[in-house]
Amino acid sequence: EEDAPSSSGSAGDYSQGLEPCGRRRKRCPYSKQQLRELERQFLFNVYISKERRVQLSHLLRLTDRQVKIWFQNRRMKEKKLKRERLLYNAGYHLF
Amino acid sequence: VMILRSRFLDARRKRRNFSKQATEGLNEYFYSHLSNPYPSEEAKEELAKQCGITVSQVSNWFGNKRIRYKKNIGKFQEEANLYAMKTALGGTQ
DNA sequence: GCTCTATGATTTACGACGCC
DNA sequence: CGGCGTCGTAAATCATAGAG
Repeated sequence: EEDAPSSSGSAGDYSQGLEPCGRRRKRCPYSKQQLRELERQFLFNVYISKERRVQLSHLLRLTDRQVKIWFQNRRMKEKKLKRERLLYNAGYHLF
Repeated sequence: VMILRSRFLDARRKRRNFSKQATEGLNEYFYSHLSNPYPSEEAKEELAKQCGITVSQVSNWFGNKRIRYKKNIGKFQEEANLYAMKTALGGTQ
């Protein structure tokens, strides 16, 4: 995958963070690079501190808000995966 | 119960389109609540049971259906009429 | 078989509401 | 009040079953 290592114009950032007025941002898929780092940080801790969040947002050329929301969404995903695993294991030994 | 288990087994293996009966059940609910196609958690559980899919799958289906319906009502007109008629005749709910 | 499109699932981005 | 939490969702996008 050709992901801009970390230069400009990466996925989903309108020049370091200002939303185009009050409108809702169009969904913009994050690059593999961004996702790798976000996942790495999530593995370290599913809740990110304000400080690390600001740091990470600059590193990845995302806004502070995008990183915050990414962690919120990621936690919801984790919860869903956990539910599915339980459901899967539940029926497994009944047979 | 073992039916549920087997569903999760091959659900992980590969996505399948839903059965005709499942899709029918979902569409019946959708078109009979067209003015507010947002099933409650309880209704989702009921549909999931009735259709033999998970609650998440019911949510996904309604999410996809609402947006796709809204984006092209014309394309679904025939289907809408079909289910409207079906519900008018033999109430299966 | 081989295209494509329809379909189910996943990913961003919020609004509503809660807690502290 | 303000900021961050979850929950449910819209909308765009992804992956590929399967109809033609």
